[in-house]
Amino acid sequence: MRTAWIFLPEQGEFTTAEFAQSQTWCWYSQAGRHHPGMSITIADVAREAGTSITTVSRVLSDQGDAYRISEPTQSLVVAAAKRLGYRPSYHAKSLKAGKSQTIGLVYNSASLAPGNLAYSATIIGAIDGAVRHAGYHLLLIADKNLYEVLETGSAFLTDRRVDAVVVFGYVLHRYNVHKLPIPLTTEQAVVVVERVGKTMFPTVEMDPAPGIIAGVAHLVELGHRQLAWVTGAEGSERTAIFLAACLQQGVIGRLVEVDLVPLGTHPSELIFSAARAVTARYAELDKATGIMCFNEFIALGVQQVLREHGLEVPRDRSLIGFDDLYAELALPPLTVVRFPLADIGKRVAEMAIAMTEGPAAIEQFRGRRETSPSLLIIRGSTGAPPLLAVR
Amino acid sequence: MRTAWIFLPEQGEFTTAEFAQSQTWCWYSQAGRHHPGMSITIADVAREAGTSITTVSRVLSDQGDAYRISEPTQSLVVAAAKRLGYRPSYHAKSLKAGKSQTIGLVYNSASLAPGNLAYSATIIGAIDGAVRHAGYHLLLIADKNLYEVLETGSAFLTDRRVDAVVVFGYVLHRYNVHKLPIPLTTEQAVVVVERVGKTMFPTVEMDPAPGIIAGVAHLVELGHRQLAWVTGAEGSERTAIFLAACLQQGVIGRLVEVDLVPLGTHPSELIFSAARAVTARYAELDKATGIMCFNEFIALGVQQVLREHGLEVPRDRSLIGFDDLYAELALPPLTVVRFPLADIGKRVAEMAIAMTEGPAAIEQFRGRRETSPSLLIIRGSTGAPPLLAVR
DNA sequence: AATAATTGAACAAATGATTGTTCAACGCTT
DNA sequence: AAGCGTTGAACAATCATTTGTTCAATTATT
Repeated sequence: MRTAWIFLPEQGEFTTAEFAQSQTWCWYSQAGRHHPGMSITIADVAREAGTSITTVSRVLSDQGDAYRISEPTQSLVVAAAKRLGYRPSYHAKSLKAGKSQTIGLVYNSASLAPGNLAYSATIIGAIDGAVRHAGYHLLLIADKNLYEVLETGSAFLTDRRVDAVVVFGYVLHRYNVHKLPIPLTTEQAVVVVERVGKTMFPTVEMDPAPGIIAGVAHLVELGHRQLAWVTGAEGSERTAIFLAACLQQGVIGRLVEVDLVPLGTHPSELIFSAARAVTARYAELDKATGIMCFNEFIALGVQQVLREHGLEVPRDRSLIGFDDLYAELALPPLTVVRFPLADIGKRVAEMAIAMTEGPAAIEQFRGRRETSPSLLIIRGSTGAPPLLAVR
Repeated sequence: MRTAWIFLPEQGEFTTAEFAQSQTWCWYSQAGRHHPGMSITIADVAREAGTSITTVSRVLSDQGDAYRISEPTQSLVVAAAKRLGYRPSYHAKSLKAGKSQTIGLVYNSASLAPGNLAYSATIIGAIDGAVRHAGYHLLLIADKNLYEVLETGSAFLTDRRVDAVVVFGYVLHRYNVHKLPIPLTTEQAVVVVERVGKTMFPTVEMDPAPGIIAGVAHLVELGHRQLAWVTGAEGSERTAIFLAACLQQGVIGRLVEVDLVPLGTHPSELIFSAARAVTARYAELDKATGIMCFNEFIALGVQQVLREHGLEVPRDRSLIGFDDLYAELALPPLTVVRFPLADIGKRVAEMAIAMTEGPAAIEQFRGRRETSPSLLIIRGSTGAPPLLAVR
């Protein structure tokens, strides 16, 4: 199985000299040449500028003005630092300051499953962005292999003197607290994301109610009088909200609980499984013209089944999904209820960073539970019901 | 839009006292209480054990035996450290050692697009695992918002005195080197992953040839005489390999270049777009009984189109995809050519860590390009061609 | 002109750990 | 009993910063 006989020209050719030249702007990077004594320190800058270390530090970190460093000296130091490509050592800084400028993010492997990955990536990305914006950075601890994390994760976060910890993807009630890969107490700077059970930790919870209620109202307004809620076994809370909303609006709301056995964790598989499960319960779906679903995958499965029955969305049926990762790109784009993931991530980051300030700040957040309301995003999968179906 | 009127009992109830009790095992964590002087240092241990700081350090880090610390003293120190829950400060250690035990991972936003996310997550996860196993950890720099990274990413990696840098998701030839969010030179510990153009950096490249050649051989062996390669415009290299392999095997290999305009970046969308594109070129696909595709999404799109024409896989047509993220869960599970992503990640991590040793090690890797051959994974989408089709 | 006030910048300690060197105490030989 | 080697552990310097304090030089005040 030799491959040598296949010749393929590269897309672009250039000489070593050209390459080297293209890198001349890189001279100041020190990454990878840090070995002891090899990197440029504040002392080097002081020598170059002909001042003391103190002065350099004051000019570069503090506001040099506060300590009365004269203008000429200041620009001397700045010039020297620039000339040498000086960058302060994070380690020395952290050691002195007693702050690592780091937020630990602990999340579980379930949130890394392909079906959840986009969701997790969105929220983690938002946290990362906000944290970075505030001059912090994330230290990620995933329990992908739980054993290893139990062994080292805790030590890891402690060793690095993490300023705060964000827990994501765990449902924290009595039993699950023990499953956390790191030990945490309420005296520490900890924030928990996602819908959670009873915890003592401050949390940002996601409230599905507003969006579902808005969804029902939206369908009713369009003229739908027969609604259905398609869910697997897990969705008791959202189901109750849906039924209550229908009651309040005075329309018929049917619960269609499908026997959802996902054949895998990948999006396409989840959709396929949903379609199969929905097929088995299709009779119950028949009269409803407005259909809401526990998640996107079920919604897309429903759409598939409807199409098999010759029904098109939104011409014949209106469809509302839940979550907004694949919905926008469906055909037609799916109307959904979703959580403002980016905002949530941002808020969590803010809280974590605020708790960084010390015990007083932590105490202030004790027992705090902020709620992030879900939203209804209206797209192309909802419309007026067909005339025949209006009773 | 009030939600207060909806009452939902929590899944589990327990009292605050119970909760507090369930956390008693957490006493030793220090996360979030790091503020200056608040954490337990080696000096505290020394005081507790009644020895000097030196002795504690020797017992705990070095092999205490090498410096002749008596057995009783050793156990005294160990006991004291355990009693106090001592954990060494990463910052102090890094400062002294001149090593941060950190590998920077720079990747681009394209690898975070939903269609690539599973792929990226796999390889990044593998790198993370290997790196962590060696006592290092990853510092992630994504160029999600390129501007911000250009501004701060380089400084970030330099400040933290990263021991090595792994670049992932960039095609590094002449023009793209400038797009990197951090400046790098070949004197630094840098490894590049993925198929790349000409770079001076050591790389782990992915060679698609072995798997494609094996795939063609596999189909020929099953009895197929008419093969097709379905690709978008981008796949010139893989295409050439396929055609050459067909030539060598003495079978007919057709190139079916479809006009692939993805409507989005999500897996389901990519499959949909592929199906649409393939439909337009279906005539060219007609005679082939063995079909290989540039990627998974195209393969699943082809399968969809075949089904629309009443053809089932593998009964009527054999199908081979490329990449192995969604393939296993398709129906039937897709035979694919794939790269050993986990192995690649592991190897990259090894190289990066090896280069950590210093200039000599870096020099040793200069210009090194390791190649990771693709594999053929035989699953359920390939079989003997239907009798009619055998000519 | 002598003293006080102000400016500008250096000294030195401290952060938490490592490590080469020193030094005291003990047991052994002669 | 004096000298010597060995054992066990402390001293002190070092890593790159920050920061409270000191101190010399300059300018202002009487």
